[in-house]
Order: sequence, then structure tokens, then C-alpha cells
Amino acid sequence: MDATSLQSIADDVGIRKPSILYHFPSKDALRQSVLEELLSRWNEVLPRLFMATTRDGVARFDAVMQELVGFFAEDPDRARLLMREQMDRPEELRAYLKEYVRPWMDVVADTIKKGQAAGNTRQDVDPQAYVLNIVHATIAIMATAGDTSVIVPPQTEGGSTLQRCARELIRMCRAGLFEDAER
Amino acid sequence: MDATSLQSIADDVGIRKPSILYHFPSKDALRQSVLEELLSRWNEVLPRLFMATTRDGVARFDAVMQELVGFFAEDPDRARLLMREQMDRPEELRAYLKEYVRPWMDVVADTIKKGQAAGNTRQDVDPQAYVLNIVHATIAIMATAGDTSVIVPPQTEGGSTLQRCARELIRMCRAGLFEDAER
DNA sequence: CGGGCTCCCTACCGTTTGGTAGGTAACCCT
DNA sequence: AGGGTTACCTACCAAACGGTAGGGAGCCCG
Repeated sequence: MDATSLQSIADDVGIRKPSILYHFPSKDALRQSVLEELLSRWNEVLPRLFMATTRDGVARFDAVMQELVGFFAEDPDRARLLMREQMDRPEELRAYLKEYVRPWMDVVADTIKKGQAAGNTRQDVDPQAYVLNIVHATIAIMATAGDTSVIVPPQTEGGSTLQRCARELIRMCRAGLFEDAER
Repeated sequence: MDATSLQSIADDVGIRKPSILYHFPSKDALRQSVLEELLSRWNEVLPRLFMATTRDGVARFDAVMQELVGFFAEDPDRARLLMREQMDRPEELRAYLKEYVRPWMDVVADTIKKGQAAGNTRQDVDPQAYVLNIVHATIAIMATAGDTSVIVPPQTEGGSTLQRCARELIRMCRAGLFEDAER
């Protein structure tokens, strides 16, 4: 059913298989539980940061983007789990996204719209699609960049593969939003 | 082992399970076969297009990007398969990427470097990381955008969810590469 | 001290998994 | 006509799967 079995989870944790099913009514409940904890942590960190920051424009964008990337860079399994859920159970994840992610995304999209009205951000951005895309791109890159050293080798001055990809991701997202984004 | 069983494949094809194992020595060989065919088709379409096009600069970028997105939009299962392989068997896919994808990516990255030297493209791009990122982003967005209508609803004038995301993806990638990308 | 609760165990269950053995119709070729 | 090959079938296998039954050690609390 999943990418992992109860047996291997039990082995990793260091207990027997039925002991897991003492704590969780079923394997599916365990998976759901992990997913919910992940999403609620996301929902805890990002909106707070977005609201709290006193910065604006590019600086604000960088702060949020840094946090988004950092959230998944901290533990790439988060990205991998979300990616898998999206592919295996899109209907289920849809409900979660609606509850957890959508409100935050709407706020970000609205901010972009305001920026467009004020002339600070590019006029040709589709705010909703843009936000969804940077989230998807971030998740995908963080889920996989650790294993792509064949294509993007680590550099002594440029950092690890993941660092290089993360930095470039933020750069291109920024350039996709602001006219004068070079820095 | 995988996201699907031999039984369900057999049901879909309309034959019995052992008949599949007559054509392929094992389930793993079948998976590998599908993957190789996918990658070789990719390797057949994209480099040819990239070499053949007489266009240059933004127009060339758009043509290639259009083709890349189109390749996965045509059949999102391609994106889903690659995403899953990357997560489940990174070591194996690494070898394939090295053979199939890396040469093409190197050419693209080199072209970007030449563009930087000529002053046509942004100076702050990390070409290798950039190419890898747009490929990853494309795959992820094409693999999932069909199920994200909760966040990016279809619009009568803007097209389906997938179309909106694809257009926005190309736009932000273009803006990430060229200084004067608005059009 | 003793009941009850928590947490983990062993032993087992039915089902599904990838894979094998062996048979059989249909077709090709001499 | 008849041997060989191709492409499928039914019947079966051991292993792994998620899950259940039931027991036992340690602990808290009256």
C-alpha cells in the first residue's frame, strides 16, 4: 500500500509489529497521523512568519522563501512524504490542502496582487498559479536534490548540491516575481 | 514493491497475471523497460529540437520549454513515473540520468553560459542548478497539477488548472533567465 | 496487598504479493 | 499433415502483507 511496511517501521523503531498497532488503530491511521502533524507544523511556522515580518517587497519574499525552503531542507522526508501523498491519494490530500495550505496560499497570492496594483511586482504573474508552482517546485527539488549530484556536483565555493539548487530556486522564483530582482 | 501490482496491470491490459511474466522475466524488468522507453523517447525528442531550432535567445528558450512541458503534459504519468523512481530508487535513476539526461542538460547549461558571456542572460544564474531545477519543477508540476484545482481553479479565460500552471511555470522560468523577459 | 491499566510481546490469521509448472489452442513453415 | 514456436491459460507456491487474540511484565493507586 505504501512505500514502507509496518514491519520495517517496527524494525526502525525497535519494537515488534503488533506494538505499533497498539498505538495506532491501523497502518492508515498512522500514515494519516504523520501527515497531519507535518501539515499542522507547516501551518504553524509559515503563516506566523509571513504575518510577523516587518519587511516588505523583495526582503519579505526572501524571508518567506527562505523559510519555505528551510522547512523542507531541514528534513527532506517531509517533501518526499507530501510528494508521495499527492501522487497516491490526491483526493485525500486535496482536503488537507484546502484546510491547511490554501488559506496561507491565498494570503500570499493576495499580497502579490496588491504588489501588482502598486506596481512593485510583475504584471504578468498569475498569482495563484505562481504560489502553487513555487511550492511544488520547492517540494520536488528538496525531495530529490540530495540525489542529483550527478547533474549538479557540489562545489567547494558553491556549497552542496542541495544548497546550490536551493539558492538557485530562490533566485529564479524571485526573478519570476520582481522586475529588478538582480542583487 | 511498487505503486501497482502485477495483478492490476494484468486486469488493465486484459490478460492473466502469468502472461505478463511470459513477456517480461520479472516485474522489475517490466518496470525497467517502461522507464528506459520513457527516457529514450525524452532523449529522442528534446535534443533534436534543441539542435534543430534556428531561433535564439528567448524564442529558443520558449520553444524548448514548451516542448519540455508538452512532453509531460501529453501524459502526466510520465512525470509521475519519474518522480516515483527518483524517490524510490535514486541510485538506479542516477545511472540513467547520467546516460540519457545529463548530456542534454550539459548542452543547455553551456548555452546559458554562452548567453551570460554575451550578456543576453542574467549573470547570477547557476546554469547547472537552473536546468536541473526547471526540469524538476516541470516534472513535479505536471505530475500533480491535475489534482490541484482546489488551489488553482480553472478559469474560463485562463484555461484549465494544468494550463494555467504550465503557462505560469514557463513564464517564471523565462523571467529567471532573461533580464527583459516581459512580453 | 491486589486490582487495573499501560505497553509490549508471541502466535496466528486471511489475503495479496511476485513468481513457477505445466498444459493448450492457434499459427507458421517445411 | 505434422513438428515447433508463440502467446496465452489454470493451478499452484512461498513469502510478505496488515491485522487480531491473548498473555505477561511493570507500574500506579486505593
